[in-house]
Amino acid sequence: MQAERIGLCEDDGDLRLVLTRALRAEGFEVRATMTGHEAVEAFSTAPPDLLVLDIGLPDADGRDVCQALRSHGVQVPVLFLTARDALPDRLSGFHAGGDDYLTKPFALAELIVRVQALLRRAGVADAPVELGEGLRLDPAAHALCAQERSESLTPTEFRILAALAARAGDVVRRAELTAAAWPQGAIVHANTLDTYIGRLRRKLEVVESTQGIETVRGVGYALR
Amino acid sequence: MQAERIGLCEDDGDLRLVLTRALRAEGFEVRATMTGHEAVEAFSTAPPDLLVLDIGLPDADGRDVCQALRSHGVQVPVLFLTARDALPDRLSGFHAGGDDYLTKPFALAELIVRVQALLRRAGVADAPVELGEGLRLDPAAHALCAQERSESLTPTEFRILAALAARAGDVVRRAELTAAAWPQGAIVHANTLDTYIGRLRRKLEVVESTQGIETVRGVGYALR
DNA sequence: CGGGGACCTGAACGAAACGTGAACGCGTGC
DNA sequence: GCACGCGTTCACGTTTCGTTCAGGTCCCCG
Repeated sequence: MQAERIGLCEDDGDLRLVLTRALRAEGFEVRATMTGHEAVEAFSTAPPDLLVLDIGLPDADGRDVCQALRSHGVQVPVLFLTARDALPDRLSGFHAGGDDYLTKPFALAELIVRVQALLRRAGVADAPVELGEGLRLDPAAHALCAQERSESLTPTEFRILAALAARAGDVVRRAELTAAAWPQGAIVHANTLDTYIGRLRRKLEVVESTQGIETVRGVGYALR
Repeated sequence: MQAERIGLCEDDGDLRLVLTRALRAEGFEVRATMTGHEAVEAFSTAPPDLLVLDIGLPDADGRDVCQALRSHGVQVPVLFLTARDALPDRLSGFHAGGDDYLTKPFALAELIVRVQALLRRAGVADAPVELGEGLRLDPAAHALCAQERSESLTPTEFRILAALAARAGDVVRRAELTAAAWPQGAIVHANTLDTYIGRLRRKLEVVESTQGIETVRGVGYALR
């Protein structure tokens, strides 16, 4: 398979270098740009598989860059880098779209994890995830489909079930599930995940799935 | 198996205790040190699988500790803790050979997630421990699996059996088992271990294991 | 062969983790 | 403004875990 291409736009030279090297070390092809202008120019004609955009660019807001690229028909997932004082509207932006954001300072490992998660989600968009027994997870419709029946999933439900399905049969830790379903730094009540698991179980039952979500006490959940 | 070993260096006593207990609760073996000097001494000869270093140590900068250990050939991933969130600090942390970075205050759950992510990326990831005869101890599921049957273990049961399996065939002293299964300083009735041994024996029998836990009177137990 | 200590086991109980129905806040579209 | 969907939280019931206790069994030693 071909390496995924990542478009990077970050004005700080040191950080750009660090990010580029870290992503290359993971096997990605990286095209790094310094300014928003440069990014629009480079990525509108040859869109990569994923974009990493700094919001605090000298010549343009990263979100403007994103919109400019979107208006050029670029539909790849975008991961924003923001300063520490993230605003609530960025959060709602995350909830609306399928994108993600990281607040500085962040960990390299965190960036890698989220880039891979976004790519997996995007790659899944082409081919629905088969769960066996005629059951599949349709990312386009955010729906869970059986032979005849089908249940629609909310964005959060979908992210959680996708995280479980990505490692079907394995136990996924609670912390990993919340990391997959909510943006970094979000504070969610411990109970919230329980509630979503409950809803997913009910929807799995509605479509008469042969698979269910098992709980591994003190650890997490597994799709089996 | 043995549990992954984590080397911790943190001068603040409260935080050190909290971190140690949190990591132990996740099944890690933790060796905690207070000073940079102590850390270099302890971890250069017996490197753990991962290091968690405070940057603001009284006697030395955590980055110096990291570099000192690297020069001793220690290549394990390093996660830095720091109160400072200035950009130069973050970059110098990466430059010093750190792999990840957390700024105080942080959530315990986040530390756990990152530690696990780093270990998985380092390839030290949870690999099932073979006990022979098609019997294995699966850390992901906290379960004991035979050919067809499988029994799930509670966290404490798992820690005890893992400690026995790590030295399969050898006698493990009672004191060592309690040290492996409970946080340092915890006071557990002598009888509690007996109870767990009993439960483990029953579960080993349920999966029709050829191996069993032998008791060595006055000393401890052995898995054979 | 008898006593005592170490170990085994079933039962019981408080505490913590988990499940679930209902309610609340908040955007969005009508 | 109103209804609706979504995300979140709360309250409470249920299950499971960890621990202790009581009483039995086994082994070693005198």
